[in-house]
Amino acid sequence: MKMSRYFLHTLREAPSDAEAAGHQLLLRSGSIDQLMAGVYTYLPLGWRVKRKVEQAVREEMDRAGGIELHMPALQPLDIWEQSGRADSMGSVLFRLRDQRERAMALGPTHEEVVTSLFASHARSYRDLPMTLYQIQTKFRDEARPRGGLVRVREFTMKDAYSFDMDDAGLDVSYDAMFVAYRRIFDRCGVPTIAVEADSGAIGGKDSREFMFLTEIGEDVIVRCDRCDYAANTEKADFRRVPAPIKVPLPTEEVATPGTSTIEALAALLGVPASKTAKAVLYMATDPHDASAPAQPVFVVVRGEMQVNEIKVRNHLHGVELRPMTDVEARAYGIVPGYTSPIGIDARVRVIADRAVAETPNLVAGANRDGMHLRNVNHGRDWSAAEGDVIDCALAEVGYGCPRCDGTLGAARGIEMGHVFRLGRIYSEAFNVTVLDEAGKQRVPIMGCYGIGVDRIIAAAVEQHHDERGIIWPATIAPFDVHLVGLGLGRDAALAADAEALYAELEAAGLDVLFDDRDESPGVKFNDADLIGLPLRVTVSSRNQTAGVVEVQRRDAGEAEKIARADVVAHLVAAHRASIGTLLGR
RNA sequence: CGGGGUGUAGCUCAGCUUGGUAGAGCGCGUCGUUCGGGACGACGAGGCCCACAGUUCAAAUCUGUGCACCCCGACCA
Repeated sequence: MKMSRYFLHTLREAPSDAEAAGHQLLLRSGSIDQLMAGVYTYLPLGWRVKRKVEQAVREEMDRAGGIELHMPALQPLDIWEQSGRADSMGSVLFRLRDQRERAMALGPTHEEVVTSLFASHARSYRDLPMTLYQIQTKFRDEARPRGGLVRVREFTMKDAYSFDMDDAGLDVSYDAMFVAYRRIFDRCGVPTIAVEADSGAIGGKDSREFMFLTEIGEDVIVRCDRCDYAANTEKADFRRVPAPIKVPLPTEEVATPGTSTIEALAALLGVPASKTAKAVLYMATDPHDASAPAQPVFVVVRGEMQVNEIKVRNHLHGVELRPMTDVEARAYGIVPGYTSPIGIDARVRVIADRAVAETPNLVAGANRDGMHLRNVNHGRDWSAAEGDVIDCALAEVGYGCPRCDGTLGAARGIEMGHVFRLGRIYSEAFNVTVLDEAGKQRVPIMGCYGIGVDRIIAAAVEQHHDERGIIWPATIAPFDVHLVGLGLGRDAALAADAEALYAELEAAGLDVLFDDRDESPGVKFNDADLIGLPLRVTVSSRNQTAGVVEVQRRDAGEAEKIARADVVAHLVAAHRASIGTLLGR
C-alpha cells in the first residue's frame, strides 16, 4: 500500500479523552476512531490488525476441532425469556422493537441462539462431540464503557460452544479450548495467565479467565507466591488462619459512644480489627421476580475483611444486593453502627464468613446505641443458619494461599478470554436431546468459551510500545514492512528503484506500507515509529550510491545496511523468524 | 445509577473571574526555499464557541435546564 493513496492520518497529539498508553497510540497511529462512548470505527490500518487477530483465532480454533458458523446479532427476545436471562442480564441487554412491535435484542452473547440451533439439528450421539464457534459482533449496553477498546458496547468476540454426551467428553472439549486459548494469546504477543473465575450471569461452574496483567486492568486477581494458585478476587479463596485455641470468655458490655466504624472501635478498645466482627446489611431482591419484596440479609465478616458480594449473591442464587437503609434497619430493630448478630430479628438471614465464625472472643455490636460487646462467640452467642457459614470474605494481599502455605499477592488484569463448563443449564432450557447408543434420549452437556478480539488488540499495544509508538508483534502487525523512501521527488532513479523494491517485496509475499509521500525524513521516521511495523526499510540517495538499503527492526537493535540485491531475502527471513518465534516454533 | 471533571478550528488548548461580536500552536491548501529524526518563509481555507431557554442595548463569557464525553465508584457473558 502506498501511503500517498492510503486513508491514514496520524496525530501528533493524543486526543484528551484517551488515558491509557495503548488507547492513545491506537488513536494517534490512525488505527481507530471513536464514534461515541464505547463505539469505535476501525480505520483501515486498525482493520488490518483486527483481521489478522481474527485469522489467528480462526486458525487455532480450527486446529482445535472447532467448526465455524455465523449466528445473527439480531435476536428475538423470546429466546432470552426462555433461558431466563431477559431478566438476569438486566440493563446490559440492548432491546429494541421492530415495526410490528415485536420485542428483540441485540446479542450480547449467543448461548440462547446456539442452543436452540443445536436443538433443532442434532439428533444422535453420532453428531457429538461438536464445538461450534463464530467471530461475531456483540452488543452490551455497558453502564460505563472505558479504556478505549477495553470495555466497549459494540465489540467483536470469538465465542465457541461445545456439546458433549457426558462429563468426560466435556473435559476433552474444554481442554482442547484451553490449549487453543494459550496458543492464541501467545501467538498474538499477549501474555496471559489463567485464573479461577466466577461464572457470572451466564451460569455454569468451573470457569477460568485468561488475564492480561496490566496496571490499567479493571479486575483484581490474587496469586500465590509458592504454588500456581491464581484467581479473580470475585472467586478467590484464602486460608483462614486457625484460631489459637481459647476458652470462650463471658461476654461483657463495653461503652463505645460515637464509635460506629471498625477503625474507631479498634482504636478505642486497643484491639486489632481482626478481633472484631463486622456487620454488613443488605436487601436482596430476586431479578426474576420484580414483585417479590426485598429480603434482609446480614453478612458478618471479621473486622479487617471485606464482604465478597459476588459470593454472597451466588450463595443466595443470584439475587441482587443493595445496602440496607437505616430506616429499613430500624424496622428490623437494628441499631445502625452498633449492629449485632446476637438476638437479631428472625426475619433477617444471617450469613457468616468462616473466619468470623471460627475466631473466638470477638468484639461485636450490642445493638444498643453507644454499646459493644466483648467476647462474642459464634455458636454460643449467635449463629448463622444451617449452611450459611460460608467463604464470603474478599481475598486480600498478604492472606494465605488456600492450596499451600504460600502467601497471596495481587495484580490487576484485563479479561481476555473465558472458558467454562456450562453444564446443562441451556441444553435443558432449550430441550436439546439426542439419542444415545441405547436409543435413549439424553441431554448434552455444554461448555462455552469466549475471547475478546478487540481486547487482544488493546492488550497487544499496551504490552508492546515505547515512547515513540507501537511495536506490533509480527503476527498481527497491519503490514510486515514499512518501506520509507527519502527524497524520491528529487531522484527519479531512486524513485524507480523504490517502486521496484516495493513490487519485489510484495511479490515475495510481504505486506508493505510504502511511504512514497513528499514529506521530510523526520516526518516519515516518526510516523514509522508511531505506526510500529516490525521492519523498516529506508531507501535514499545516500544508500543508493553505496548499493545498499537500511533495515531497522522496530523492536530492537541498530539499523543494518543490507546490499540491495539481498534485501528481499533478508526481510523475508527476518519476517519468518519473527512469526516463528511468536508461533513457538 | 451516585461522585468528580470537561465541552471554543481536524488535534492540543487560551479567552470566561471583570459581557462589547473569535485566538494560539500543531495539522490542512497554494507558492518558494529545504531534505536522514516531526524544516523555513509568504499567502490562505477552516468555528451555530455542545443545545435550548433566560438576564441584558449586547452573551463563548452571567443564570437555569438538558445533552455529550472522560475519570472514580456501583454494575459487568
